[in-house]
Amino acid sequence: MLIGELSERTGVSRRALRYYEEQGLLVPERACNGYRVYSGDAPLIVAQIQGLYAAGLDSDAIRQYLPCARGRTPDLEMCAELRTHLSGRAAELGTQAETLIRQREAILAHLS
Amino acid sequence: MLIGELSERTGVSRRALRYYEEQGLLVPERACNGYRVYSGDAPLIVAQIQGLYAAGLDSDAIRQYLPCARGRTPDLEMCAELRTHLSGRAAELGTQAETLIRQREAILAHLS
DNA sequence: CTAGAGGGTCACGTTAGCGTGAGGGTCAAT
DNA sequence: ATTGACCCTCACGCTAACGTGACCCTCTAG
Repeated sequence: MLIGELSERTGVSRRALRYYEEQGLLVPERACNGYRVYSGDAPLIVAQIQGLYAAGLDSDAIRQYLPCARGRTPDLEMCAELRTHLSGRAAELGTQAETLIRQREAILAHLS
Repeated sequence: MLIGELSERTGVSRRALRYYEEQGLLVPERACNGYRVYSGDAPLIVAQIQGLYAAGLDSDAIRQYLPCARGRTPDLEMCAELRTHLSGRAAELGTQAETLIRQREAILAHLS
């Protein structure tokens, strides 16, 4: 499929899809006229990318993570390292949430 | 105290402290020579600001939140609104963490 | 053959939270 | 009076993930 169709099907802008290619996250084939041609599993990959961005990962982390998540490159060491990475990031988010909850409790105290 | 001392005591750069003033988060008095003069509770406020930045809030949210957190402006409506804001943000962080944990589980599945 | 829909590559604009000089007063001490 | 430690105000630089034209090509339909 071409970039317009992928954009419509995923809700991700054409600009963003080109950006993903720039970052090496989702690199499509090229037709003889230079048009980007995406394979059938592209929408799934785009969804994964969006989820990871939304979770606060940056392009570098996602680039390293994606091939492993797709079952490619069964490099056990890399996958283990990435699991550690994700666990650490999740822990960070947990402490951030705790900070906010504490502040909320502080306000509750002020209100009494 | 002057900006240098506050910077040392908090570990926050002078540039950042001037930025906080720009954003209306921590506005010091001025000596006759134009030097910024911070009050005794400034280090505590700086710590709060840092915590909220670290938790992912932006300057606007912190500006609205700080007076309430310090016990100033006992505006009950505003405080309630801010509690809602913080709860929402904490929930967002929770879902982000869940996303990462799911991805980690997906990798675990690949490894088997 | 001409119009329109869609595709391509630059390349600058945006937001946030500072970093990093440039150029220049202020203050205490020697 | 000169040094050195601080202070001030611009004001440009940086990173990230795109938005938004500008300008040109390609394909299909009437």
